[in-house]
Amino acid sequence: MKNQIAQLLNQCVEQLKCEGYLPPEEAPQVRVDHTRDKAHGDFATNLAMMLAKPAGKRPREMAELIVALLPEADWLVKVEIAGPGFINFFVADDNKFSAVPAVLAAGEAWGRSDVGGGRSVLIEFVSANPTGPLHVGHGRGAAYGAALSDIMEAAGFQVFREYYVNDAGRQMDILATSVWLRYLALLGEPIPFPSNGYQGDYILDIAAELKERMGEALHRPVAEVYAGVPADAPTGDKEAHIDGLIANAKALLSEQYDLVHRIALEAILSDIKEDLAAFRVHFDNWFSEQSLFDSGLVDAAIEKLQQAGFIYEKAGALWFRSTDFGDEKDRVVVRDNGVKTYFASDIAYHLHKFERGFEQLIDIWGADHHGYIPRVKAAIKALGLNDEALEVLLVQFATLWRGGEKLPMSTRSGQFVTLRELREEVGTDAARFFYVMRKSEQHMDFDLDLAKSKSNDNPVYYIQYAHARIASVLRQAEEKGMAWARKAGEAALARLELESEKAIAAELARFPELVARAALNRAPHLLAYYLRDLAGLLHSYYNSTPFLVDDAALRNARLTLVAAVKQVIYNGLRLLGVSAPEHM
RNA sequence: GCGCCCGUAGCUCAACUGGAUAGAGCAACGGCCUUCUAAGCCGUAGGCUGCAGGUUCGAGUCCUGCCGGGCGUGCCA
Repeated sequence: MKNQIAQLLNQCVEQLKCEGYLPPEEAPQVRVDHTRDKAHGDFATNLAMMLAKPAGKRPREMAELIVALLPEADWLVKVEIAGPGFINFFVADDNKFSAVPAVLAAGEAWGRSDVGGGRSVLIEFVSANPTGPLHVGHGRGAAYGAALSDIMEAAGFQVFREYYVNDAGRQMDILATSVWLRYLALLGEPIPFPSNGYQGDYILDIAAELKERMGEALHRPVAEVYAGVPADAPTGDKEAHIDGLIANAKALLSEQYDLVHRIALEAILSDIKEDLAAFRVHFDNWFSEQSLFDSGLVDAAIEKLQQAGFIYEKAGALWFRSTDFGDEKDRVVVRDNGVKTYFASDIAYHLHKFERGFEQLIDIWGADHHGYIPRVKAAIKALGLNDEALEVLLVQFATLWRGGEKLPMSTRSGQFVTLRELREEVGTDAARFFYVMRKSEQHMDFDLDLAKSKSNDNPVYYIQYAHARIASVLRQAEEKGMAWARKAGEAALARLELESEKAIAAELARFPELVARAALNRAPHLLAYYLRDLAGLLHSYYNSTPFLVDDAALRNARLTLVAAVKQVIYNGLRLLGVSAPEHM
């Protein structure tokens, strides 16, 4: 309907050009909006105000001109000029319910569109280091990335979901060494645990698994483990301390070190995978950072930059001249000790993403990484690629609240709330919904008490309840021998005359464009708000109007309308990763 | 210091990318269960959109400058 009006307006614009009111090169973006106020009809356009200047006319004059040229359409009952120059369109009642049969015919496909034009897009998200369980900070990125992926897919993008596994580098060495030290402690060695090691209980679990599998095979005397290792904090340097321990672990275990490394990685990675699966977050690919080193892609990327003349040596390190591309300072890619930085593998990773042929790349990062964007974009430009194809979306942290108090969070100490704990406390539905309820770039307060509460305060239950209520009505209808007859209902839609019914139908019609907007704006929260509104309309309708009336035509018309609402709520919740229960 | 994000009702947040009288939900107050699920509905109240300028037919939205909060500013990841 909206598009049809836009078409009529486009014809007007052409006509205006022919008649010389408008310069031929004028190509206005014709926009038709849903009206907020019913007094303004069903749709409105600001076209006249936009054309007033190029045409050299006053907006209202312009509007009159447009209305005069507007082609006739039998489904338009009234077109009027209002306010400063808006043109308001009133749609015939018969056409207000046209979306209802369309929803039912499309079923789960209602809401899909092709605004994405089949563009292939790689969405990388979560990508938490596999050094411990996911915590609630990762949860928001997971919920946001998963919802955005599904929404973009529904809007006609070809989406590929990827998790970048940082399975190379020093952090992994710290992990492996932490596990090994705990293992030695389990064998009775007196181990003073390093302050910079990973302290969480999960390390103990992995150490126990290691002991189970390897017995005493990895046992080394504690004196050798600590031989020549600099003192730990507070008297010494905790970084030097852990590096010393890592070096000793590698020397003492030799090839067995890789085994510890691998067991630790696998244990944590499989835990993360299970965790995300239970959170209904799925990936098409888990991309290993180590594989970039193994296949020589990191060296190749540095080599390319070198050939392009953007690498120089200073103080024994190799630097990338990112300042040539707007970064604040140049960045090290190979340290003076020969170790490649995380940034180096990230350059290779992004280069590889381009080489895989994606038309568009989306990275979803925690907001604390925002300073990283300029250097990655700089590298892409330096490699001769289009940095605008990469879009970095930042997700702000969520602060958890319980009992009116902020929950403290510190990662290293091991005192953090895990995603698993959150899921167990509030459930996947509430967690998924709460995470995407807010704009991603907005700091958010996550109220655990509210998420848990099975009350009208809780928007998740409010929406799910609307769905369950409709399911219940349809069951009741059947029990009373008034089973919903879809064909009869669709044929009788003209019997629906209430404003509440028209409002609901208009809301259903809006769903596909809303999904499209959420996709283009990378804004799943729009969907959350939409569903809340739709559920509100349904509850209000339910309370004011009986559905199971004796008049069979009217009854079926109403059941048809609410069945369509049920479908849209289901589709919407599904895009957000929330279930739509039949009973509550 | 510099860079990025944010500032909207008492609280948590929207506002279709510049449109008409800035909207919801909590919390507050007043109503509605012999009727399809009260996990619901109806109503009342609540605003100088941080402040000051600017751009134009029109600004919460765009530009500048302040004020306030968060994050970043490593040869860490």
